[in-house]
Amino acid sequence: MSTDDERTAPEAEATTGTESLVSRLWAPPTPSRRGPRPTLSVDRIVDAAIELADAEGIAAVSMARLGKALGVTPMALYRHVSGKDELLARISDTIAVDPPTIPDGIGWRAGLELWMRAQIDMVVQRPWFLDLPLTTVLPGPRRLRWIDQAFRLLEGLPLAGGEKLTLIGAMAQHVLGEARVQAETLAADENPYDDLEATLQRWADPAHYPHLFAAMATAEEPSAPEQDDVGFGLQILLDGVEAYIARKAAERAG
Amino acid sequence: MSTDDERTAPEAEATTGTESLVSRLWAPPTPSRRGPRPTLSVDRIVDAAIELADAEGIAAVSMARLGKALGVTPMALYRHVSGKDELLARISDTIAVDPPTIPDGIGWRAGLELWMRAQIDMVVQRPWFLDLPLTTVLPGPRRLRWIDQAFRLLEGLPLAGGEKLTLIGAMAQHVLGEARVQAETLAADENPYDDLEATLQRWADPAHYPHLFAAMATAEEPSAPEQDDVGFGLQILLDGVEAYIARKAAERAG
DNA sequence: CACCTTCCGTGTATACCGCAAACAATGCGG
DNA sequence: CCGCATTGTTTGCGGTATACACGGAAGGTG
Repeated sequence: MSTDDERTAPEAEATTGTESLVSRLWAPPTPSRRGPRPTLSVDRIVDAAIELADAEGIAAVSMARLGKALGVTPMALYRHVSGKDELLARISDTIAVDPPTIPDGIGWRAGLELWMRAQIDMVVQRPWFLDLPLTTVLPGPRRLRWIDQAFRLLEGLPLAGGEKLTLIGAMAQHVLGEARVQAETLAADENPYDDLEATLQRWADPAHYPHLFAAMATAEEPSAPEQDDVGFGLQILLDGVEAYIARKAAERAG
Repeated sequence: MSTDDERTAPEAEATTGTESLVSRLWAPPTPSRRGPRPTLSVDRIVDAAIELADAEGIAAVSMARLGKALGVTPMALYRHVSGKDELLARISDTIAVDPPTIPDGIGWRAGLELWMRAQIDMVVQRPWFLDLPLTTVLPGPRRLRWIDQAFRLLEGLPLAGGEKLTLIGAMAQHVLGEARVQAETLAADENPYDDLEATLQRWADPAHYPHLFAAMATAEEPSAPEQDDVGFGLQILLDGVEAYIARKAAERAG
């Protein structure tokens, strides 16, 4: 077990920016043997950063603020994290807590709905996640557990691996949008499309947006389904998946 | 001294940050009558910013760089734009060029597919759009024309106005994800999920991600559909819409 | 014409930000 | 015990957005 001691650290492979970031998320921490006892650790840093973001939003997470919160010089953080990008990537992977346990016999459709709802809840509890640059939301160890579970839910369906991955991506994307609407609705006074109508009435020329104004003129029937029901968008997407599966199954049979 | 000289500018209505941003996008420009001839204008600024972003990405668009590009002091820009947020919002609305003309009898499904594909093309031509903070992507005059057209395509369908808006939002969201995949594929060497497999083989413990590894082990059949086919995700979503419409129509009939 | 008001772009300054590099202190491995 | 790897610190650079005071430009009004 001592033949390749030093293999643990990632080699200098002239990696592209993004790829090296991903591999840094996966590389196991190398315990140091010499030198003073570290007062810091990657985990402590990331946890403090998340705490800070929870309290004041992601904009408050700067190296200076974070260092102060940890009672340490800003530059000390760079001993454990290659830069702010890695910090943000680690944050966004770390807040992807373990996926919920989804029972086995529940069926792919109900399972995926739970899967999506759980993710929406995650984002709603941490709205600042939506303010993270998307380039820092990368497949790390925690996030991949969600993807693994999604693959489990899709197991046995007549879909190619690539198709499944595409579907999972589409669902993850949808979750993002749904979570945004949800988060903005909860925060109130912030949803641009809620105030859209008022803004339009004030400024926009109906002649330029005839169909939009026509749709607005159609008063919402009281029997209309709940406007902010998360499930609506989910059902649309799941219906699409179901239709595709049915078509695929028919092809196989035919 | 007159009582309402200043009425042309939007009132100080204690608006929330976002709402005032939206209304600034819509407020008509007030032509100035006195003072030196302006060498700048909002349009000139925004156009120069877009040109800069096209050449070097959105990160290159700073007030300093932009001022230099326009042969002007950075602070001069603030005469025409309230801050960087408004600049970015104007940029993101301005690059939403006119939607394509979609023939009338084409049907909602084919129409929406064209609508989505056109948006994907827009983003692929301006990949830096994906790097804009999403809080600056607001419903401005140009972007609303797309929404107006989407409402036109949905006209006559048995859906409430709110449902249509939700659907349009879902499609716009999907377009974003699809465009991201497309843009990253074109840029190559940047798609984190392409290198994901290699990274996993190197670092990840198969026992932790059993279903993921199982799916990877299933060799892609050569007859599998094109992996990066934009249409795949679109069809899923449109199938979902179609299923919902069918269900709704059945409810009405029943 | 002269004056005044209004508006433009400039110059200067502040308060941040991420991060590169040289440094003293620390404590294990030889 | 010595050497050296590793820690957090110090200093400082170049970048960002933007607040504020200013002088000059030019139309409106006398």
